[in-house]
Amino acid sequence: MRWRLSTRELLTARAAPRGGRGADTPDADDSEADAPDANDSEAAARGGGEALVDVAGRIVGVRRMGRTSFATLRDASGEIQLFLTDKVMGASAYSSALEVLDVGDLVSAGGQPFRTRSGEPSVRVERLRMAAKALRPLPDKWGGLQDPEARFRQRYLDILTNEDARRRFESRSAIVAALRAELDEHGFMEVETPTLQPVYGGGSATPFVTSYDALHRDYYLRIADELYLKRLLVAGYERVFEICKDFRNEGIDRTHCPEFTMLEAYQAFADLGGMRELVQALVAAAVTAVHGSTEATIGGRRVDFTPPWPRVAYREALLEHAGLDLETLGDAELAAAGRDRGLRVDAAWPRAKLLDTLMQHVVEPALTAPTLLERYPAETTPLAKRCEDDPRYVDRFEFFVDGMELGNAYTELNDPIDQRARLQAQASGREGSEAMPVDEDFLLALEHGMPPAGGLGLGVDRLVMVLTGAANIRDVILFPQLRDRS
RNA sequence: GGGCUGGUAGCUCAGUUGGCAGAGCAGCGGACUUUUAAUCCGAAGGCCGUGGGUUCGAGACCCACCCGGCCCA
Repeated sequence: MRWRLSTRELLTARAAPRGGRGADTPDADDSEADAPDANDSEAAARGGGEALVDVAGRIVGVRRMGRTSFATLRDASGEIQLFLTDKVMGASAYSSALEVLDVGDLVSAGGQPFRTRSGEPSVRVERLRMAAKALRPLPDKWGGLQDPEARFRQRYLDILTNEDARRRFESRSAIVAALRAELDEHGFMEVETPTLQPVYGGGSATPFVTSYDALHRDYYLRIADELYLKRLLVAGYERVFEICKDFRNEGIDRTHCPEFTMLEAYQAFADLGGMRELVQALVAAAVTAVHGSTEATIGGRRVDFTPPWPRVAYREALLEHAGLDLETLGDAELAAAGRDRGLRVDAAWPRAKLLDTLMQHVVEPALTAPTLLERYPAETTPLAKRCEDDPRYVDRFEFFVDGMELGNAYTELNDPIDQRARLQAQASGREGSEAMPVDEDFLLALEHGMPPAGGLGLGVDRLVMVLTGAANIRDVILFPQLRDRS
């Protein structure tokens, strides 16, 4: 590695930096820099104003003209030009400042705001201080950082140089804030439940296992927080939610990441209808936070998130998109239909898995507009209440945008006896690796009485993908994990 | 796990039929008092992902492996 400065120069550069910017440091965007003379920009342009400004940020461009130079300074609010000249700074200060100044350096500068002949908002620098010397160069100023691997491994450079990446993570923050605000408005209380759990549950997934030394036993990183949030319904909190990381020790692909962010919300004495309203309100708030309206153009396509969204029953969807009626067809016929479509399915599979495979490959890709898929066959969903009008189905919906599942909601099962039976059936189920252990502590809580409730899970990463037009879930996760470079 | 595809200078990328390793930007030296991707002159900068193989000769061809990307499972 070739450093930018000799050791001696580096020591000089290091001698200068001190502290950060003052509390009254204006942002680098144009309006702020003009602020001292906001009412008289002509005076500012003439350099007649007395007020001095201090700015601080990263140098992203330098244009050396001899005894005068220009530098572009960027901070979180925008960019402003520094005008450096030996007339103002003094010949020796000017030349020594320019000697150590590089693109990438963090500096603070003070001087008079003005506009150049071409109208560029600038600061006529009187003092320039090195705040942090960049020993390595920034990626190419036009091309930015393109190598996808480097963009993941050095995300700070990606964000620093690629505008789309920077805006995407700002949008993510705005989305999460909007979700919180909307839940707050609906009277939900945010809680924190264990990340490390002695028994994992609330879903069907392979957990990460870790050792809890102080308790002398293995623990699991949560695959869901559902069973703890339900304990809080037993406790008497009627509207609770948590936004947290869940961990599933499974594959990585375009829409799956082992460490992902989930929003779960539970509302006592609500049913699926309540969840339907809630999820539409949440997504509408998120879309509005990013796009200013519930109708948005995402990736060149117009998507309307304005509630109410279309609702389609599971059976009807399968009929419409695959011509299959799950009420009349047996496992063998479903498997055959799957094979006809090139799917690798086996009639010996559990019916739920057959149905799920068909839905995933045939129906879900067609659900591009925001859609609520409802009335799931009971065998696919062991934790939901059955529909009152037809016990073959359960009160559940998933919702889809762009063919991608964004979330899931149930009318939650609150009968402790039924729940125990279903959990035990699941625990002794044929797919041992995916079956979850029975959480006796959770069942004990249920036996004390959990109010009937609606529950909602929303994949935050995927929502951000949809709203920011990201093709891959890693594009919305700041620091995705990669294999070691060997 | 399978198919396709990529890894060359700090960054973005060329590299022809197998024949001296290239450009732009960044960096370095110099000129330049209002630039906006400043301009101009000059000199540098390489484990061509790794390891084998073929060949007089490999960045290129063959094999294996490592790290990515896309698609499929």
